[in-house]
Amino acid sequence: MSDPETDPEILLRDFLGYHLKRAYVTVHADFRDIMGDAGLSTRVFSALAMVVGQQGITQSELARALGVERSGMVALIDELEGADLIRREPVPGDRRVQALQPTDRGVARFDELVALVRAHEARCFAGLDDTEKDMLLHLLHKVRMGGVTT
Amino acid sequence: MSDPETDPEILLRDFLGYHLKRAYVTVHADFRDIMGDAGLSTRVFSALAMVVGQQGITQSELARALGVERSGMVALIDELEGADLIRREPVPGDRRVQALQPTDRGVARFDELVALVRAHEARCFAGLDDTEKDMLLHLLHKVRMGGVTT
DNA sequence: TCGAATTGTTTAGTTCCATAACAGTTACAG
DNA sequence: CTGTAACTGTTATGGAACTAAACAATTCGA
Repeated sequence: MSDPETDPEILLRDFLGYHLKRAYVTVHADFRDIMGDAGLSTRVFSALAMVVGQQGITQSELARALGVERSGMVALIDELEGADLIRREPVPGDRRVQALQPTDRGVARFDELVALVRAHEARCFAGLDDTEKDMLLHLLHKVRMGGVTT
Repeated sequence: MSDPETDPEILLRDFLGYHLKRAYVTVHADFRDIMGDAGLSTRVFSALAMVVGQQGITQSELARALGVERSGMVALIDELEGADLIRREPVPGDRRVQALQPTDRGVARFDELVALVRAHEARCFAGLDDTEKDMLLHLLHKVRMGGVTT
């Protein structure tokens, strides 16, 4: 089993949640490092990806998709709009909502960022072969979906 | 594959890091819910587990083991000491360090908490069978260790 | 038509964490 | 020995990533 002299995580190692957090922190730190020059956080990148992937999505829809509060989206969208990567557009039928559209610059920038993120992921998950990566992704997805029946 | 109409996460779903974060947030939220009554955060629980598992560990060693800064440990240890779950003890040979020992109350409390956390994990990972849980734990451990060669 | 619900927004606050500096202590090179 | 480097716990400060509550404008629905 485990030798208390060499492994300090005697009791903690049995908890999946602990390993999940440590892995997340490790990967997130590397993301911050690689994106430091670009100045984009994970949330901002995720939001940009979502807008590029589903053009015309509203802020509320985006918040729901990303699992954060509406109020938290404002500063995030402000940042992306300030960088001229996306823009808010009024929607003819409903004057409450604003559809989010990526600018040409936003789409181009997103492609560059994807290359950076792919390199980051390649490095973070270098210890896993393709089969293991697929398995990990599948299991993580299952964990997220298992709790809440959308 | 994916239908853009039904799956808004068109571009994001290919990134392991995104799924890792979402799964972490989901599990962490459930942890907060179940431990809300006890009033202990994940970090405090982890620290208590570590002290119980390796009695006499110093604050610096604990910080290294948990992957946080020394300065961040102080308030955390204060909280545990204030709740009479652990105590700081001087070490004969070295007047700089303080060995952390769990109190009897701390050990008893930890056992109660472990039961809570096991229930929490059972619920969060209910969608996975035992083989999948083992696989997930193994993969997450590999991710954390792959990046940094300690 | 009038109350309920939704949208984007602001404000305020929480939590978790890092960075930098510090005084006290120990280790070590010369 | 001695002076310097390194390490310990600690404080102060601040930032990042949220959440909760309230708000006006708008739309929906009975």
